[in-house]
Amino acid sequence: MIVTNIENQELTIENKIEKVFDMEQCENVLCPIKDILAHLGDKWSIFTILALGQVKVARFNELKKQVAGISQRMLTVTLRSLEENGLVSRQLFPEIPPRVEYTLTSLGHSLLGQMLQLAEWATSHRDEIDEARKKFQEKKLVF
Amino acid sequence: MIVTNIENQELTIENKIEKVFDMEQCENVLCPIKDILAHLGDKWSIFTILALGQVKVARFNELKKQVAGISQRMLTVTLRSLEENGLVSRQLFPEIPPRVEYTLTSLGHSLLGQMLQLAEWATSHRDEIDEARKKFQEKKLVF
DNA sequence: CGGTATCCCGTGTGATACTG
DNA sequence: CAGTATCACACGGGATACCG
Repeated sequence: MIVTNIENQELTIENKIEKVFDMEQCENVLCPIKDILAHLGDKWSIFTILALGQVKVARFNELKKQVAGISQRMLTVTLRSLEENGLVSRQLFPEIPPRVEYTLTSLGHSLLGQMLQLAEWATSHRDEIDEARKKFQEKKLVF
Repeated sequence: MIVTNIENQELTIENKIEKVFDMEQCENVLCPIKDILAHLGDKWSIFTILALGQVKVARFNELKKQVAGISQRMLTVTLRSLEENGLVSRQLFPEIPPRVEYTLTSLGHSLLGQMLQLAEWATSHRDEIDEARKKFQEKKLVF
């Protein structure tokens, strides 16, 4: 029974892969996966989403402190991109001085869940990766 | 009861975020998440892993066909990086003509699961993202 | 405060040619 | 077949200065 379960799971993985590759066959940039991953895969998007997941609501400069290391320019660019893709909502209060508040949309919050899983994977397999790197370096030294 | 469940889940997410941000406080590149995501976040790594998940074992040029669009150079670079991080194993057969076989390691297979979830997320939220983009374009046209 | 505009450099990546 | 080497170049992204 257990074996059957494993086999079933393997089949599911295979099916998922097939689906992914079916979608990928579109040649141009319209391929959704390529496209979406290209937008959300860069580190600034990831960290901005994580930051907004933590503080819920943030103004521009608050966010800039949170993300730590990001330049003003890249924060602007990243936020625009996230807004364009419906992950972040931007609310402007026409006061003086101007105030702008950023929050995650429900879609953004949904993506946050994925990001967290990836982050969890990264941390939980950190040691294995470190070890693999050391082995690789040793191999290189042999030659 | 349902409300309690949701609250508990929210708390878990918050806790996860805190953990992630705790780890992120290291300033240099050694921060595991930044580091690992930087290596595995780029599209060629993702597609190569997906391809290897599909074909299980592949030689260099087979893989090149599978990934579709990748240059010889980038496939080499990507495979070296994946090998260095313990996700892909490379077996060289010293024949003439030479033969090299690439497969996913168990670590790579584990990451494949994550990739698939991300891909699934991307496809299942494709419409929402498209709609958000259209709205954003309309907004821009107003000004 | 919350941007935009401009400049500029380093790196990532494709194309091409060569090798064991 | 499975790469390496080299060049060329677009683009990401930092620094700086200015605007509403």
